[in-house]
Amino acid sequence: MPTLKLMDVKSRGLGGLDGILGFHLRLAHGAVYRHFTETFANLDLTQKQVSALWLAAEEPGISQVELGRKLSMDRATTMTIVNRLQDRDFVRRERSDSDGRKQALHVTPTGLAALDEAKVCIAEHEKWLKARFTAAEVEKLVEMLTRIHE
Amino acid sequence: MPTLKLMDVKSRGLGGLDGILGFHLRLAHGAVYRHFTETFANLDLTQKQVSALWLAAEEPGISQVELGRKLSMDRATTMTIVNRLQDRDFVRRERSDSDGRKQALHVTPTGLAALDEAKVCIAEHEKWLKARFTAAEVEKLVEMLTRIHE
DNA sequence: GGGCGATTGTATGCTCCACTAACGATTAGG
DNA sequence: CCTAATCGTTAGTGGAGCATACAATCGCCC
Repeated sequence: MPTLKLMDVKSRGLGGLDGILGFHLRLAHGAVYRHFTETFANLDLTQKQVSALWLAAEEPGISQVELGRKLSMDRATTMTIVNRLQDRDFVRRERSDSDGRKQALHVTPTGLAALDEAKVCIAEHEKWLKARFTAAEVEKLVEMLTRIHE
Repeated sequence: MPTLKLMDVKSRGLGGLDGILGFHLRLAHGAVYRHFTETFANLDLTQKQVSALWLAAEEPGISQVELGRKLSMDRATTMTIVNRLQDRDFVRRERSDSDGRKQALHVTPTGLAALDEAKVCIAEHEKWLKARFTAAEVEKLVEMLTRIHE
């Protein structure tokens, strides 16, 4: 038996870590995150910002807490996201008339234009991501991921 | 047709975002990340640190670049991870004798003990995560996630 | 209707992670 | 032997998550 140390691990060589589901989830997330960042480099938008902008556009007048809840962010984190979007004139805050505690978020025309651009990039990004799966697999994957995060 | 605006979106209310695979991946990652952090609060270890420690233990003498490659981290990020592990006396750096540029990483007995503790927590964490899937589903999920990150 | 607890927004500060750019040391190859 | 590539290291930037604290507002209960 000659030395076959290099055969002990598979090509990537992750050893026992290879059986950890959470580990693969983190690596996959990282890979997608990297590709996303590349795709959105010229738009200068992050995943969070796009998600928040998208949601705010779909639900005009949504409060920050509600936005944060849907994206699983706490209030402080939501603040920084909304702040950045507001600094770039993508959304504006407006005191809710029905509840004085809430800020009603509204997407500006500038923000809508940015969102339209972003959606094109998202489509491209999703195409890259989904290219490795069949439609049925994508559906199954989304369903399983949903079981994790919902 | 009365107003059924509230029926337009599903319970979570994600609207068009619901069809985006990358979005679900990010949410799922976030949920797992949160649970991981809870589970490891007393050990004061992060996912990255555990992964790095685990890998270093399985491949004694591994170089930092190699470690970073397997965990998809660049050199700078790997540095900060290894620094933290070294500060806590979990690993030690040793100049490689075969290649003067490389640092050979070795896990200390202290680090091994911490890793053993961590593996118990990992098992618990994985159990929580996998509870929502059948064994076949877990296998399929890992396989699909691998297609994304490899 | 008055007070109290809950909710919301906000500000501050900490930690972690990822990336870039630079520099020095070392190695490998033409 | 000299040049290009690799590796470790440092410093700086930015996004994101979280805890805490505080003020304003709302809802509810007595």
